[in-house]
Amino acid sequence: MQKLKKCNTLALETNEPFNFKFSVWKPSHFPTRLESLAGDSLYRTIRLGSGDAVGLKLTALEKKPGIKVDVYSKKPLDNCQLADLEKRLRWSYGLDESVVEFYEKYGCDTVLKNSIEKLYGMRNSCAENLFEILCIALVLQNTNVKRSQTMLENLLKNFGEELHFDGQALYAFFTPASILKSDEAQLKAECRVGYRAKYLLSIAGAFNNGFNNVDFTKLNYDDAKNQLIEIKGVGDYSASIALSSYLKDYSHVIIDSWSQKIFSKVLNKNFKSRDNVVNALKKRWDKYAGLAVLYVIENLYFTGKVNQRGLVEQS
DNA sequence: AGCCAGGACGGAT
DNA sequence: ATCCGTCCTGGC
Repeated sequence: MQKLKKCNTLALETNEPFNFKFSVWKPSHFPTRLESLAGDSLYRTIRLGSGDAVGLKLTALEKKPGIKVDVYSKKPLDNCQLADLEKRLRWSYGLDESVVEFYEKYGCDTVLKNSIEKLYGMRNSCAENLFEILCIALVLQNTNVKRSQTMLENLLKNFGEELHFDGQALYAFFTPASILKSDEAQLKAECRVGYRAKYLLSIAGAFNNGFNNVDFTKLNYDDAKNQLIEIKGVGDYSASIALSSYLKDYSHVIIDSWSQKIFSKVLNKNFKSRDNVVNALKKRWDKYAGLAVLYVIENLYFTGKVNQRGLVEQS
């Protein structure tokens, strides 16, 4: 366990409109001890490029749209580390993006209108790196949310790094190296991940072996995806999720069996395949389809209209 | 008491 | 190319 103290503060400004809460916290994400929403603050952990884990306390900037970041670490970060962290967080929380054009185009769309009003100023966000997203996608495979949550919890307890700061007890994500110190039998027995154990090892192996040196932001979508699919345990769905989250590309829509059900209900159509859903969404929202999906889903979760089976309740 | 869930793989067609 | 059985586990 690491005790961290507040060493640095960053002020990250952005453009209007900006919704702090829904930009740093997403209702649809199952709770993990990677982050915690407490009052007006969002605490979370993050690994710097160096691999060092830090704790963050995010609050809304006063007077200006943006995020105030208190950085908790063992010792103060140097200017280079701070610059990297600032760049990373601006990217993670979409601070250099804008939702204005999206609102202008689709603010009156009958399906989006309500979601945009409720979540006004929300940006897409993803604080995890590629390795971390792929691990989350892995525990989502072939199971229900509750069990995904348990699996990730077990993995964090066994292989994550416990961080204590500002009264919070959170975990930094486990690293490829920490997973590789384990083996299939231990992962199954202690983390209850079943057949996913060998896939977790292969993902960790890939990221311990050069994938960290690949700059996926410099590859085109298809090339990047083909590289990810080479990893055993990463299929089309996981690779797409990872890339769209990581590259923040809203023109790609990823539909799984859960969002297929949701959009069948929302658009009042009985979609027979995921491709049918994707085509309908692209036709309706074009290059903003990914963002539109985010708004619809987050609003349904926030208003409690999605049940445990991923179905939209009648309203 | 089974059945099946927010995919991926490998082998068969 | 597309289809299908199988993979762990524990909620429901």
